[in-house]
Amino acid sequence: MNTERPAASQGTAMPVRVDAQRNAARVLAAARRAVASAGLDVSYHEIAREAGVGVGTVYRRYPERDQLMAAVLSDILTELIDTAHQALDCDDAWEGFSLLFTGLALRTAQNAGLSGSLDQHGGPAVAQQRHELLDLTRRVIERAQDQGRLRRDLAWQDVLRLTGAPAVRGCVLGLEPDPAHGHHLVLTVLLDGLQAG
Amino acid sequence: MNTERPAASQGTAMPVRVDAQRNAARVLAAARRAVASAGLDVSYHEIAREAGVGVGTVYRRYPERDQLMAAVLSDILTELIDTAHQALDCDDAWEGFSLLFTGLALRTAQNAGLSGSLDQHGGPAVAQQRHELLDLTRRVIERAQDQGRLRRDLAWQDVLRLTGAPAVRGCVLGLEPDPAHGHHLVLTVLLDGLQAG
DNA sequence: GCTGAAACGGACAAGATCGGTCCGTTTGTT
DNA sequence: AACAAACGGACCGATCTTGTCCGTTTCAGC
Repeated sequence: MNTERPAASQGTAMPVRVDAQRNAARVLAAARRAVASAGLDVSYHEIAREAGVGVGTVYRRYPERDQLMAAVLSDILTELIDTAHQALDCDDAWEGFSLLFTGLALRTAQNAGLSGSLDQHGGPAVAQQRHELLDLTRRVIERAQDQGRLRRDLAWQDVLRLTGAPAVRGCVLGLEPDPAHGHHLVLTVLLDGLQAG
Repeated sequence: MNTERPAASQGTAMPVRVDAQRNAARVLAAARRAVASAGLDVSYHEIAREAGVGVGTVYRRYPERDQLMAAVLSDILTELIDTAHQALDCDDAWEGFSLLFTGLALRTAQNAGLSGSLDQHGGPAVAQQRHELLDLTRRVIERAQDQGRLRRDLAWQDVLRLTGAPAVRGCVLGLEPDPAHGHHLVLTVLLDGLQAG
């Protein structure tokens, strides 16, 4: 995501050698994929396999597990904060709301494993990002409510909670599993249920 | 659930000795709890610990893992089929629908681990139960649609799929995790979104 | 009660997987 | 060419899982 040179641009310092940079990017991407599919306690071996590098490389880059998780979470939060800004830029409050809601639902679905773990892992930097995104989200929701487009009988925290719903894995009765379809389905009905009027 | 004597009442034959019966019940109950909280691949040891019996007892009762899973699934399906019959007995189609929908959502949430696995595991007996429940569900949904209480722009399979949504684990942003609250929340909004008119 | 058989429990062997280290080899830089 | 940085993966000990086996307990019929 971020491939600049400067020594301490993010929480994680970028290495100097080009192959090191390439591998750093690979590891982070692999970690995101791995965390998404296998939860927060994926093994380092699994991540290394996914990234196509040796375990040593992963351990060298992230000696502490928390550092890795912080990097992953930060990466996701950055994307979402961007979406939130786009949402606030929309003239139409409902449009902005559904944009952000969709974005949150999508990330939640993709990273079903890490829900609720934001608080524990990640240092103050991640906490700061989280706080920023929470604030933006609150504003997007309340604006839609103020304009009478979003039902007012729910606190903004509860609306936020609903973003977890589309992360459907299936139902007790099975059916042919089609996550994407299910995701879209829930999103549609949920937004219908949320609209004011 | 079923503690009768006959040798081959269900897929699983009931043992003769009273302690054996007691343990059989314990193991099944423990298996349900364990599968609910730890997914389909709980270890036999875990189930035994949960049941308060030795591993040997579990292995003796269910030499094949599939047999155990079939028993668990059958147990759940039995409860749901019962609910479905209650739903059809309701005079009010919407009341019946929301009863069954809630029941399905609850089981899905409680057994989030086993979604979609109904097809693979469980022999023809379970398949039969599944088919029966599917049929009942279809009737409940279509009756509500026919009476103009449930939106018609969704196929009954899709409505069924939605029962997976309330099984919220959390969202990317964390918040204080409160599954029960989230579950109720999604259910409410979803039912609002599903009502016709 | 007594006795035989059924059921029990948990120690145990074998294998998989995990976290984490270490060192011989490769690769980039100057 | 030469040096250092980065790499990869074999390897170790610990943990967890599957599945078996056998000495002990518990039930049922007499």
